[in-house]
Amino acid sequence: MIEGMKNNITSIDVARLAQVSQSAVSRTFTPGASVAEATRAKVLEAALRLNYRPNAHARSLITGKSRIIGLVLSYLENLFYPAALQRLSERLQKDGYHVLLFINQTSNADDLVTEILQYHVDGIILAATTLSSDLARSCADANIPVVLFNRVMGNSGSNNLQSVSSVRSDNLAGGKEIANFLVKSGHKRIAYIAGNEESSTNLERERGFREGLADHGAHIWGRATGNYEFAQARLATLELFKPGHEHPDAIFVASDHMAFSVMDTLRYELGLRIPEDVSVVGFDNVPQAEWGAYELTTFNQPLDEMVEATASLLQERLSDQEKSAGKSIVIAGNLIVRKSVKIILEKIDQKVLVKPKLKPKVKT
Amino acid sequence: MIEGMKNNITSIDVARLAQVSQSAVSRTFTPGASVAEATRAKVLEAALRLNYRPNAHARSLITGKSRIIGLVLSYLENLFYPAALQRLSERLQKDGYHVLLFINQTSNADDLVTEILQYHVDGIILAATTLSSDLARSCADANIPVVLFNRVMGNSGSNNLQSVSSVRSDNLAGGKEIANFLVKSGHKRIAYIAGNEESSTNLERERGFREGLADHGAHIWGRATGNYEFAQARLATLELFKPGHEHPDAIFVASDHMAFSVMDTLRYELGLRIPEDVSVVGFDNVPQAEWGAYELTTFNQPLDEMVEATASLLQERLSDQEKSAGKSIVIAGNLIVRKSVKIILEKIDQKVLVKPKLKPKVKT
DNA sequence: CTGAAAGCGCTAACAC
DNA sequence: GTGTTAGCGCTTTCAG
Repeated sequence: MIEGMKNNITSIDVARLAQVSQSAVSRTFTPGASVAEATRAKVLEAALRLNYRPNAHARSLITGKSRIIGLVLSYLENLFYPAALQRLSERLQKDGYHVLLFINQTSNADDLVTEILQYHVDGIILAATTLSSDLARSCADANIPVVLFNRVMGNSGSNNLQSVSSVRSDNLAGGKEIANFLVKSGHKRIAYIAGNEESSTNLERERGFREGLADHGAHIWGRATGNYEFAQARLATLELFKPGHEHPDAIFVASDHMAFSVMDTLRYELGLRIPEDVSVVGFDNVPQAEWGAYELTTFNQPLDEMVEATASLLQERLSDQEKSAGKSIVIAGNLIVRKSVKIILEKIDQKVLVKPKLKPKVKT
Repeated sequence: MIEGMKNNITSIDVARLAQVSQSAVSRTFTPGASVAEATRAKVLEAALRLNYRPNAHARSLITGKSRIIGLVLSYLENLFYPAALQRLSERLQKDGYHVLLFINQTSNADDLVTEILQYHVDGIILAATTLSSDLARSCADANIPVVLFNRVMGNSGSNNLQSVSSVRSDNLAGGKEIANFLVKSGHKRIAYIAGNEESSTNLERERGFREGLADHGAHIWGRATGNYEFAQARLATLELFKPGHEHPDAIFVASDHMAFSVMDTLRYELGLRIPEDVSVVGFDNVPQAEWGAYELTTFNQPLDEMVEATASLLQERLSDQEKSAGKSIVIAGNLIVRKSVKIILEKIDQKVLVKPKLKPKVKT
């Protein structure tokens, strides 16, 4: 039997076995430190024999860096977040960072801050739908870089928050493009199902949508709120489709996750066909959006680019505290057209659009 | 302006301000330590003024406990895992633990171990589909409690692995119950779409399924493998429904996640109706299973109980290293009947079932 | 109940 | 390139 006892091998043990000083061991495990190849080899061999790994806590105590990033999330049922989580974690791991996870459904901001700060994380990524501003401020006060993922700072406590950075997709342009698409494809009674009313994502998407509609002299025909949750989106749909009233011919739903709920409600509770009776557009482009059951037309948030931007931003902030503080990165998205929107061609030519000059295609 | 400088307040600073010793500060922040109420109050006030929080790394260095649990996951697109992650994290947080996340798609076992072990986590939860045995052994060697979530140890390296605990639902019984249900509801050509062939979940589910079928003198009519992935499940379906051949009248799919893919393929590529033309049963009971588009009959893995069991097990192991080492907890699940299975009543009486004595219901 | 002193495992200066 | 020394911030004996 190999001795299975407490495996508390320290750098001193390794040093002893390798017949070098403790510092030599340390340097061997510090990328970029200067050790002779021979020394390094001796250390490595001893370390291997003893099954030694440096103690990250001791290291972080002296260096002041933990190589841990705190990641705050709240609602994982919307696949956008697991997907982001996975990519973020992998990207950070590549840089030698690890993710300490905080799921924040119930707990309040103050407790969370206390917990996060104890671990002296090097940075924080906030992807929680709520409570951004409180938490963000506390962290900024504690002088640790915070980057908001998929949201921006509210205007509630905008005192010393210039330091908080953010990465998000172009929600405004997205809302606009969707409005444009819906009008051009001939829809007349266009409704909006909102996400969380206070969230920056919802605010921006709705504003863009309104502006896009206005560009065509149109406006939101009906509106209900789903608060980014599945069950509430169903209720919102029912509200918009009260029996005996005229109903929307298109709905822009503020997230794919809610859009699925809306589509299910439309089809299986209200007996409506998509897109023949109602068109539906989502936002996010989560994996499910292309599933056969939905084929949802939606605005793609380019996750990889958002993750990359987040990681780089964090990196910058980590190396130079002041430099990119408060930087706000907006990633362009793009409309993904699938089958959940009806294209009413005849209407396009007759009413909505300025008649385009028909360029006859010449075959070569 | 408040001074936004490096906020490195230590217990010494607090001690000084509160006019007590450093130990007094420490004791104030150590649950269950003996401090006079007056001292405690002074310390707390000073701490508040200075915005002090104990440094978790320093603490863990001396106590030997990090209050961090390493959680290893691999495939978040299957909602079962985000859901588990969320509950696990919340449950652990309640006990004062935090989750250090390791997403393991690409990286190999050894690297992962090295990384995890550096943080001297107090325990590890392995919910990754692959690589269990390697990783589990390394950790067991390093003497840190490992609990397998939703899987058990393979028999590959069963040397000193008695120490690895596991929590899972009763996959065997689940497979059996599904077989029984499918046969009794009158299906004749019952197929199986497998998950990852090496995973314990797949092995157990399939074995239970076979046994259940055998109880009725039936057997698996067709089989293909989807490896727990969405795209592969589609391919598996296509394979099972080659044109020109007779096709299954029921499919048991080893996970809900794959079942959605199967249903989409059946409906939108093959033009078949569910359950009229084919019945589909899944496994897991993820949130999507009850969505209107699927209404999937499936075997429920009771997540909350599994999480609770995992947390308690970990707790036990943490307090008494030897006690519950190697304990394996199996949680009973239950079949959730929705609309994806056709009940062919006439067949039940005529062929499959031993004709039951009809107990006429007496109305009182 | 409280304080002084020692030390967890490591890295960063500093001399050599 | 290498070893010696000091000390990161905390908890924990041990006296008092």
